[in-house]
Amino acid sequence: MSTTTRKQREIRQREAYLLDVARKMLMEQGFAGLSMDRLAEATEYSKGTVYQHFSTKEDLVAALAVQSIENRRELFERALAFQGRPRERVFALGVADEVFGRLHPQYYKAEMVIRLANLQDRADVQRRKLLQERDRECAGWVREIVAAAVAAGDLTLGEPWSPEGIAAAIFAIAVGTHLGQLHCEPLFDDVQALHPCCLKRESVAMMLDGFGWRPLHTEWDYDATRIRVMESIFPEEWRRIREEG
Amino acid sequence: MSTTTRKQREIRQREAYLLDVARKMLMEQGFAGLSMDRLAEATEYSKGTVYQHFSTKEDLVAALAVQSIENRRELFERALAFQGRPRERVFALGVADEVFGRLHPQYYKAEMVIRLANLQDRADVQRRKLLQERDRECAGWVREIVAAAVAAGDLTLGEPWSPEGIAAAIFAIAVGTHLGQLHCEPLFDDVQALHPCCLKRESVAMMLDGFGWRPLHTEWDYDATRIRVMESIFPEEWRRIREEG
DNA sequence: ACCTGAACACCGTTCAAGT
DNA sequence: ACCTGAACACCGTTCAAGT
Repeated sequence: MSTTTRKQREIRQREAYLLDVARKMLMEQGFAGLSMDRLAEATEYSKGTVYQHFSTKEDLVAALAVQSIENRRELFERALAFQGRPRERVFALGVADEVFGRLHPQYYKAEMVIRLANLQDRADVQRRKLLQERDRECAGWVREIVAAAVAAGDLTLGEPWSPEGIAAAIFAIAVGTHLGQLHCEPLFDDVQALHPCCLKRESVAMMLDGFGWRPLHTEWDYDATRIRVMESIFPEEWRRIREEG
Repeated sequence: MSTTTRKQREIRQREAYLLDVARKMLMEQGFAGLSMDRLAEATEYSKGTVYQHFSTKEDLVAALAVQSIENRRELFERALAFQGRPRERVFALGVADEVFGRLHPQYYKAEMVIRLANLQDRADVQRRKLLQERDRECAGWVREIVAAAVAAGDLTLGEPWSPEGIAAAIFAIAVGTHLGQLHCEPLFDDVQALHPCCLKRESVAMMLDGFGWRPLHTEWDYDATRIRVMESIFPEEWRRIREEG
């Protein structure tokens, strides 16, 4: 019994180690630069052992994406505890996303890689399901807050909008902004360009203003809300962000 | 002289043919399913000949992306001729993007694949430069219209926004929406979800309303503008879109 | 029960030989 | 001058043999 537990713990540690090294490879040399061969060599495990953890190269990348989304989901769940008007509460989820993006900028990449193309088809069914469930959970939270805003009278939906539609629009801005950040060559050589995190936050703010979601950004000090979210929900993470610049 | 021309024409035709087959492979089986081996076999050319056109597998995908962006650039350029107030003119560019998305839904995928990861590093310098130039050209057009709106008094920029920032935000929505469309599993199982093209158009409309860019969507019949753009700039494409559903 | 690494098939890339 | 396909190195994946 005790041995089983120790063994299981070892296996989990080994998997975490494999994923750490794999993520580094993916970051440095892209999907092509990540190879099961080199992963086995770099970690000093045999190929067979690597294949016991990940049935496929695509499954390995999916596992990286799962780590990423579970990490973000946890931050989202914590941000959900923030009390305030609905628009402050979506804003708090935005802050959680900002914390995630600043703390683990590399994690996004694995997610993007696996979401594209038909990579998913070759990943394990279980891991794919996990990925989808976590995704929908986060999306569901945003949708519920939108619905709460409608119920509270802070937001009136015009044609053709639904809470799902608004949630999807918010996610589109988040994903699109992060993808723009990955560009090797910037679209504009203007130095004035906003930091991606600000760009995302402000773009969403403008869109929600367009929906007429009260309180508008002109009626409320959302900078202060951001500080309150950081201090009350993410004090430790905030310290690390400020230290690392 | 005449032979050179014929030869060159043949080479260009061969390249177009190779790209057609390659795109089909990329669509059907993803990046992994596209192989230089199978491309040579399927087109009945030798590997050496394929490598005379594309120095690298990544370069081949980059060439697909170049086709895609040149295609869109041309539609954008035509939409630029639309006369109207600045906000109608960005709207016309949005219609061009819609036409592109509906007519060549597969083209987007090659673009996404090449833009991600470090694929670009292994593509030819020339093709990378081409890709970047076209990108910046389209982005520049949007930025100029934003600047024109500011000059005309239709739009007032608050902190921390610049014409570049607004253009970047618009592109983020476009890219993010298209990426959401590629998801195998939708975020919401609600059938009410908007068609991606509508979602993109309406999201941008809401954001521009948030900026207070006149005329607001409540002050102007943009559906009518859409019809006018379609009829005056893209009559042929519009017919095809309606025929294909 | 778990781990290993040789073995196989396939792919990206090159280049000497052929036309 | 252009095209070919054998040759090479590397990679994904499997599995018989070892502990």
